[in-house]
Amino acid sequence: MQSGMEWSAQLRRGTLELCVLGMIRHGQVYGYELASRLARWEALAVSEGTLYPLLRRLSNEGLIEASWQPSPAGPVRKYYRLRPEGEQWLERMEAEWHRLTDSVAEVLGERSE
Amino acid sequence: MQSGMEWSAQLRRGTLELCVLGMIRHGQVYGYELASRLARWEALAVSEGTLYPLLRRLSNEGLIEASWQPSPAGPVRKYYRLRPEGEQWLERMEAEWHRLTDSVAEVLGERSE
DNA sequence: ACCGTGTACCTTGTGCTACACAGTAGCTAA
DNA sequence: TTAGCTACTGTGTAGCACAAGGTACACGGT
Repeated sequence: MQSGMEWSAQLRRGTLELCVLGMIRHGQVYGYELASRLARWEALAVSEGTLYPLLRRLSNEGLIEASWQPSPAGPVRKYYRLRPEGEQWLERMEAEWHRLTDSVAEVLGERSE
Repeated sequence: MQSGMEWSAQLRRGTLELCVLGMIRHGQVYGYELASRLARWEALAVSEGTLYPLLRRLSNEGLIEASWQPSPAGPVRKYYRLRPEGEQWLERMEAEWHRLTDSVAEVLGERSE
């Protein structure tokens, strides 16, 4: 067993939650679609076994809500929609995310004082 | 016990490693100093119980190396210095970090297509 | 019509690992 | 002694990877 999960997997922590909420914000989407959209960016690609438990957790926390809707071609789809609580939470997350990235940028581009 | 570690704690994952290496790059520093410097940014503040195990891990992986040096006033200090392997690793981490932040920016600022 | 295969779609369980938190301990100076 | 500086340790938490499992629809062959 190799020493260690990819470091990038650690980096992704928390980020996935932010991205999923950010994607759902623009309109309802279903799980498989989310996975496909995220896969466009190599750095954000996740397996379904990572995504679906997250969606369930967000549902349990009342940040999103799901509804079954027929598919034009294929099995029934579970569409997720952002709830007001989720919207507020998303705004706080975005603010926190920017605080973090700004701080890291300062550390990395640090002028030694 | 409250349900849930702060979300920001999840976000920090992996980030700390990047910041520590980034700080050590500019010259040798000791653990306590690192903790103090990181604490300047609220988003990056970590307890010593988080920092020291990380420093040990980075040492074991050969990315940094430590040496004891006396303090002008106080206990002996353990100074850390970046090794060549650490420098290469840091560059890869920075690239990965930028890939991630760029991707997240696209997702959040996404024009729904 | 029936059957098999592929694909879209959702679910579950186990293990790993970094971080939080709280505690321990020694050394120096006032 | 007190107080601050400095390093270390142990336990718990929680999300992500990985690897399966399972259902429903579409399509081709017969």
